[in-house]
Amino acid sequence: MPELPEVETYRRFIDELAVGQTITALEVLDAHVLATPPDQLRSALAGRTIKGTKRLGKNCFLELDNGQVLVLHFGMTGDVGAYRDAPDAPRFTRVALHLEDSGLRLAFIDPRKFGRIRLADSVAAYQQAKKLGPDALDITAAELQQKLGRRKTLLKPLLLDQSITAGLGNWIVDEVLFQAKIHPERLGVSLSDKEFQALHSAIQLVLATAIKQEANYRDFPASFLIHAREWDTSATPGTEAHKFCPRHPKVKIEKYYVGGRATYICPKCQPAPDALDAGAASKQRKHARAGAKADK
DNA sequence: ACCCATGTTCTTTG
DNA sequence: TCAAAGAACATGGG
Repeated sequence: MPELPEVETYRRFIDELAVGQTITALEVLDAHVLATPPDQLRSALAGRTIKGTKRLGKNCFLELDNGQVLVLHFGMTGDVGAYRDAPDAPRFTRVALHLEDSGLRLAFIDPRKFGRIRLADSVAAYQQAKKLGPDALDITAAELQQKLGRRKTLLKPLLLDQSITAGLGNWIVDEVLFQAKIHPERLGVSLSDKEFQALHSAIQLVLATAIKQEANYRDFPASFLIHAREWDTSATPGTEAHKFCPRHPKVKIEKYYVGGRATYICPKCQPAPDALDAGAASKQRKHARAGAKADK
């Protein structure tokens, strides 16, 4: 579940495990997750010492003693782990770094193999190459407003766009919009100054909370929408209360799709966009329909 | 057996 | 050029 808080948790793990250690070998169990050719990666890593770690959005970086960085992106199902002997490798370990002093191996675990490992010349170079915006923990309310305030696009896809701000993923955006009491289908251009402030505060609140709990969702406050997501209720069957808004015990959380992504909202807390903004969108749909009829 | 899924990137369509 | 929708990726789990 690697969105920003998970990746920050992974980074801290790696920081404790690997900083100061020298890489003795790169073990490739499945080359699919390598975005840099295996041979090139091996020669670049062997004998290098890990000087520190960094994170930008959902990306984690291991800083090498020659200035280069090893970039880890965890896709949808990536994780990290540590083990000593080969038979103890966690299930779905795809790549492992052998560490000299501790004799441990740092595992890159990824069942679905959407994750990637690559070499880059610096964090900044990678950020530029991938067109990543400022980290979601660093972006200011003013920057957010400047980037979104003229966009006639649905708010949810905008917040998921890593080039606007990096680190927000599907559940976090839902949580942020719920906390900010803004509907995911509002257009960027329709938000008031006050709403941008609320949006920014909500991003800070959700990320800080998630990082504090090391991204263990079930430890999040009861005021969070996340408890309404199916993967929570499925773990505790029959808990119907989870399906209701934390602020309105009688209002059911609605699930539907926005920009192709599963989206959860409280219809009372997050009123649907009206004529002022996404009226434009519904008008467009009407025109399209009328046009289609006229064509026949 | 079928459907869903936390992310990214490309293609298609309007 | 922009915006939206869909597909593709690879695979496990409900």
